[in-house]
Amino acid sequence: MKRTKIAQLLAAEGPAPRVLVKGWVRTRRDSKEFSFLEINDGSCLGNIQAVVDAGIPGYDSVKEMGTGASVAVEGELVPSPGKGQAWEIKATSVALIGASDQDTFPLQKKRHSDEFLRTIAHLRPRTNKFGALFRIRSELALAVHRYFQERGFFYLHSPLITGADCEGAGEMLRVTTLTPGQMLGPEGIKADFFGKEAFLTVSGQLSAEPFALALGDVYTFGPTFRAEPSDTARHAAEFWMVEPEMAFADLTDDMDLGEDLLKYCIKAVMENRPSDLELFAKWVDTGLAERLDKLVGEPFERISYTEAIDILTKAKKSFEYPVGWGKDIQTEHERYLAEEHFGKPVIVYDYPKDIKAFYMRQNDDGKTVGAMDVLVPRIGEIIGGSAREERMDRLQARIDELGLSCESYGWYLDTRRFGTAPHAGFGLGFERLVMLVTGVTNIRDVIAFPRTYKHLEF
RNA sequence: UCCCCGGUAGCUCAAUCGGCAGAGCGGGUGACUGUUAAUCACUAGGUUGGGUGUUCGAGUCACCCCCGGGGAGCCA
Repeated sequence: MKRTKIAQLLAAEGPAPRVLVKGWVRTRRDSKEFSFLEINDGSCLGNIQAVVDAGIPGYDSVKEMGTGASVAVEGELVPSPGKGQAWEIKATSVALIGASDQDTFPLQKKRHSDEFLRTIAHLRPRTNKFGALFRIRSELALAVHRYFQERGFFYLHSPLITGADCEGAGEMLRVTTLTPGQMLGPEGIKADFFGKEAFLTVSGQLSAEPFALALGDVYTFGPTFRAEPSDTARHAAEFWMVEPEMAFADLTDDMDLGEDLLKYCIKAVMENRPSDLELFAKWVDTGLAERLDKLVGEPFERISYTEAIDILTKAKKSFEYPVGWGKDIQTEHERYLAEEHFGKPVIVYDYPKDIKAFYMRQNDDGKTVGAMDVLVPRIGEIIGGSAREERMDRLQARIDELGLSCESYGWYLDTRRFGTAPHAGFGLGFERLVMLVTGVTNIRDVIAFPRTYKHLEF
């Protein structure tokens, strides 16, 4: 007999004479003549209650069906006479699949701290909160793909291993087959697998640009690696990034896409995983529901970098870091803009060229480039993007100006040499999107097995 | 890497001025009950993160180290 998922049973519209459920026991309550088993199979937040009468096949092992044990229950789906659930299973037989030693099983029926659950990352998806979180994460990933596919974007698999040490987006993790001793040997790096230095990618953008200039609209969605020694609640060494790239598009198109994508993804979770989302609105972040409503319901604020500096200068608030045209907008400034001044997402655009990357399109004022950052309350920067400099002479001049005479730019420049076109794109931190939607404040709690500075467990 | 806070039972925490190391939950045993964070009784459970020092006496004070959390920098 095929098992039925609990999500399906809880949504039942009528009784069923014979069902089979397999899952993990969340709690058991015993009477003299029968036991209640509450079972979760991960298909949804809810559990199904099974009533196990003494004497049915398998009842002998019911004492071993403690919290965490895996079991199979066969029986009749009937309306529950008790309070708290619409349906329950009147078991005709039960079977213990895998026992769970009650002395040592770390998960209890009560609430655990996030810090403790991080130390048992292999078991935390069995909790309500993390089960809900990873169902939402899956829904968000699906929403990203659906969004782009519905709009004619092609999904590009950009390489994870790169030989270019000039992607310029941060410190890179080295990929090698050499032992430390071999690396110091006579052949040096030439003896390595690729015969040259190799790294894990920090961005798929340089791959996406040539494909946008061929397929029109493309996006990458995959893991990204940064070796920054960042030790914060918002950084991981391995994270996922969504990077769309559009041909014949300018900065306004880029901002429109970013705003629309975020709204689409949030709506998808609201519509498709309402009960999982409700858990976060109730227990994790009481302001979540209101904030998400506002996020999808109102247009994002859009201001130029110059206007942002103006607002920050006039702000009746003392900042730790000085505000001034030409200086970077610090985390405290981002938070002030998104949380206090506007109280909603803000897109800041047209940044000074000196604080942004070489490939960003130079504006006519000679001072700024067509860059844009989407700043959201509580998270800060969630999207960073730009119009790309498509004019060969301007791009070459900027590369020379910054002294980036890297050989590897040759093929990149070819895209400007042959049939260049205006194009734009951005990077969306996928974990930050999960955090935004759930209200979870630590990136380690939205990644199955997080990899962070000095931490590589599981 | 810097600043701040913390580390006591399996988990969450308490312990006054430096003076006998505790509670709730969880576990085990039993009772009771269409129960549902069940309830009641009994019970087991500790190198107070590690080290050094001060002291008659250290969970408590000092120093070093380890680990966790929050914030900053960098960024997504």
